[in-house]
Order: sequence, then C-alpha cells, then structure tokens
Amino acid sequence: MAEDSAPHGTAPIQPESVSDATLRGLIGYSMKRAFMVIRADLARTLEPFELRMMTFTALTLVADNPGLSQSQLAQAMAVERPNLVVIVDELETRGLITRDRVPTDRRTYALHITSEGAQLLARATRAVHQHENGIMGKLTAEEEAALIATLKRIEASGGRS
Amino acid sequence: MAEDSAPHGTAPIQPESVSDATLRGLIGYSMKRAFMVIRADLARTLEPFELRMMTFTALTLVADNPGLSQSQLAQAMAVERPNLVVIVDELETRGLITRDRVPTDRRTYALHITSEGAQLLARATRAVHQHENGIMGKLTAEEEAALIATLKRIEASGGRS
DNA sequence: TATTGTTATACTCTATAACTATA
DNA sequence: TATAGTTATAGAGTATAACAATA
Repeated sequence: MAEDSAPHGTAPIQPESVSDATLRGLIGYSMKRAFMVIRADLARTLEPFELRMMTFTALTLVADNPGLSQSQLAQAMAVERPNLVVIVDELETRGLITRDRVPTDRRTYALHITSEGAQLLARATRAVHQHENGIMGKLTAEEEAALIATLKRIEASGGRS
Repeated sequence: MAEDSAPHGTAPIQPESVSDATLRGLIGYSMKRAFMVIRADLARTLEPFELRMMTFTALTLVADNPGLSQSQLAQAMAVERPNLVVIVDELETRGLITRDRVPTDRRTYALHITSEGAQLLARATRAVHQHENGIMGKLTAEEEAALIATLKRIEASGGRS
C-alpha cells in the first residue's frame, strides 16, 4: 500500500488524493454519481423551455396518453399523487395541458395536451435528444441498449412489498 | 380566439394502460427510475443503523482516507461544502468520527473515524453488500461490471465547464 | 366503504451568498 | 487576496396524513 507523501506529519495527515475504491463497486454509488451528472445536464437542456425533468416527463406522458387521469400519471411517474398536483397545476397554468371533467366519473380529470404544449414539447424533445446524443455519443449502440435493458431489470427487481 | 385545446375528437377516455415508450429510450428516464428503486432499497437497508446514503458514503470515505479535510470530502462526494457540514456534524455528534485540528493549517479539520464508527460501518457495509447482491443477483458478473463501467464513463463525460 | 384530487406538512438533497478565522 | 469551514436560505423532490367530493 502506498504511504503518504508527507512523512514528517504526525497524526492528522491529509491524503493527497481521496480514494473511493470501496464505494465504487456499489451500484448505488456509481448510479448516483452518473445520475447526478445526467440530471444536471438535463436541467440545463430544459431550462430554456422553462421545463424541469418532472414537468417534461409529465408533458410527454400526457401527449402520448391523451385523457389519462392524475392518478394514472402519478403511478406512471412513480410519484405520490400529492406531488403530482403541483406539476399538473404548473402545466395547466401555463396553458400546456388541460384538465377536463369526465362525465362518467366526476371525481377524475382527463388530461390533454394543448397545441401550445405540443409545440413546446416538440422543441424540448429535440433538444433533449440532441443532448442525450452528446452524453451517449461515446457509447456504442450495443452498450446503450445493454445499459437501458439492465436499468429496466434493476427497476423491476425493486418491486418491494 | 378559440383556445382549442387537445386534438379534436379526442374524447376524454382514460387509457387502460399508460405507455412510456417515448421516454423509455432516454437514458435520463431509465436511470432515474432505476436509481429511485435502488435509493429506496438502500435507505431501508441503512435505516437500522440510523444512516442515510450520504452519511454512509461519508463514513466510508473517512474510514478509507484517514485525516482528509471537509473540503476534500465534499469534493469526493460531489456536494457543495455547506451541505457537507451537517453530515459531518451528525457523524461527529454520534461519536462516529472526530474533527481534529491540523497544526500546520488551523483552518482545516482532519477527519478520522472512531472505533465506534468503524464498528457501525462494518455492520452497515455487510448489510449493504448483502442487499446489493439481492438487487444485482439477477445480473451476470459481466453485466454488472459492464454496467458500472458504463456508468463511470457517463459520469466522466459530464465534466462540465 | 373506497377512490380522486387536494391541502398541509415534513424531511432530504442540492445550490448560492455571505460571513469568520485563518493563511 | 485567497481558502476552510460555517451560517442562512432557497428550491426541488419525495413521503405521509387527512380532508371533500364522488363513486
């Protein structure tokens, strides 16, 4: 093992470089660090559209699943219903989606994207794909597919009671 | 002007199942979902030890790099210095680490793990490895190594100016 | 009684600005 | 002036409890 490069110190010697070798093998540690990088990058990409990761995700899901309810959206986004309310509020206030009453069940709202929302989403999606290419550009198509497949399996394995 | 929202003819019918096919190809989306599962699982694993992901990480890094400063620890953990203070406070209050003054530079502290801290860390680390095996058990050794290597490359690619 | 959407609340994580004490 | 640690603060994300309206 390599000793410190300041041999004259007594007890409190500060290491030249910090080793994270023990943690590096843990999937939680590696995943967190990679995710933080991606999240920060995505936030920068979405900033010009005044979207965050959560609002972008919600907008995309509403666009792809017209008429879905807030409960359905919350479940799809893996967040609790109370947390979704503010997200839907924000998108509705900005005129990007609508909350439509459902005649057959007056408790629920059917969410729809507006033409404004669709336009913004189209531009944001282009920017996101462009930025993903920048990050994933160094990976081969096989590596990228393997990564996403592995992540999906990890996600599925976490179905906890 | 007619605020014609939502595609015409789209009745407010709620879809049977919600599709996230558009998002699934985005690394940010897949990574977030997998990370959330792992984070929740890790939190449950560390709960009996009254540790969180951040305090466990800090404790491990202090154990592996005796005498490191808070600035070094903050940089290693990729968090801002102010956020690290409360983490170190908590670990010190619980008697798991010590803050030792450095004679050669009285501005800095040298962090050291205590024997209590080392004992707790050993038990927590065993539990974490056991739980990681539970999550990663469905992956082959090659898949696991490939995943960690890919995550590391993604992390490195995000070195933003 | 159960469910949808909601309000209120709290805790964690992250970030920035500004202060102190040292260098 | 520059740096290490600190305080204060703010913004997100996430979680639970409890409520009104509706089923």
